[in-house]
Amino acid sequence: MKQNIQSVIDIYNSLHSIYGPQDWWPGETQFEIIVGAVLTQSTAWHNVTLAIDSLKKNGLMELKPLLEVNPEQVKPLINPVGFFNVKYRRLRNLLEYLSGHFENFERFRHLPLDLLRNELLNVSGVGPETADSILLYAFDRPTFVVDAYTRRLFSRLGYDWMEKASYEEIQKFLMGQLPSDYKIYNEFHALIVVHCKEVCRKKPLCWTCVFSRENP
DNA sequence: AGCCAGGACTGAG
DNA sequence: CTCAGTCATGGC
Repeated sequence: MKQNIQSVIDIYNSLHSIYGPQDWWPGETQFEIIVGAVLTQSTAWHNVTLAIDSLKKNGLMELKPLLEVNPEQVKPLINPVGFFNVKYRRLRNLLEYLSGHFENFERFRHLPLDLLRNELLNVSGVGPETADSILLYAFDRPTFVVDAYTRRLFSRLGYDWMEKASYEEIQKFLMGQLPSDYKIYNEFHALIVVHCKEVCRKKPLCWTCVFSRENP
């Protein structure tokens, strides 16, 4: 069963034909996407929606208000995401960085991707996945988001090496297999998440998954 | 009752 | 560089 590993593009096409366009990220504004990207670190998305709704209800889903209000008033609102102390600090670090550049986010559309990515990575609490999520989903920049689901799915489909590979290795490989198009990166990551959440949840896996059925 | 979620940082070896 | 420990809540 490992002799016919599907190409990355075939996997994308399969997912797309099964689930259709996902229209990600699930957030209404650019700012909400950025906040969600931090809050969802190692956290079920459902819990993130609870926190996001609370922030909205309190009028804090905006840069300046969220930065200015007392931390002890914000933490209870994001409590459901877990790690709320660290996450508040991480979010604050990021917002303080953005407050210098957010006014004209033309910057995020035109400056070299690597430059922006490195700047985001310099923010304490923003790692590769969070940085790529922000660049891809908030600013339409073509960078591939690698997450636990990505590792799991591709490993199960025959790309065993991804189980242990570094973030950058996986990203470089996948981007090399795809056209440099933010729309494809956007859809692909969304499809991987949707597929893994709905179908491939169980370990060790994927015998109920559409791929195994189609390729015995 | 555990176990795990769309990670990242830290300190130790 | 690799890696366990840490952060913490909600749902199954």
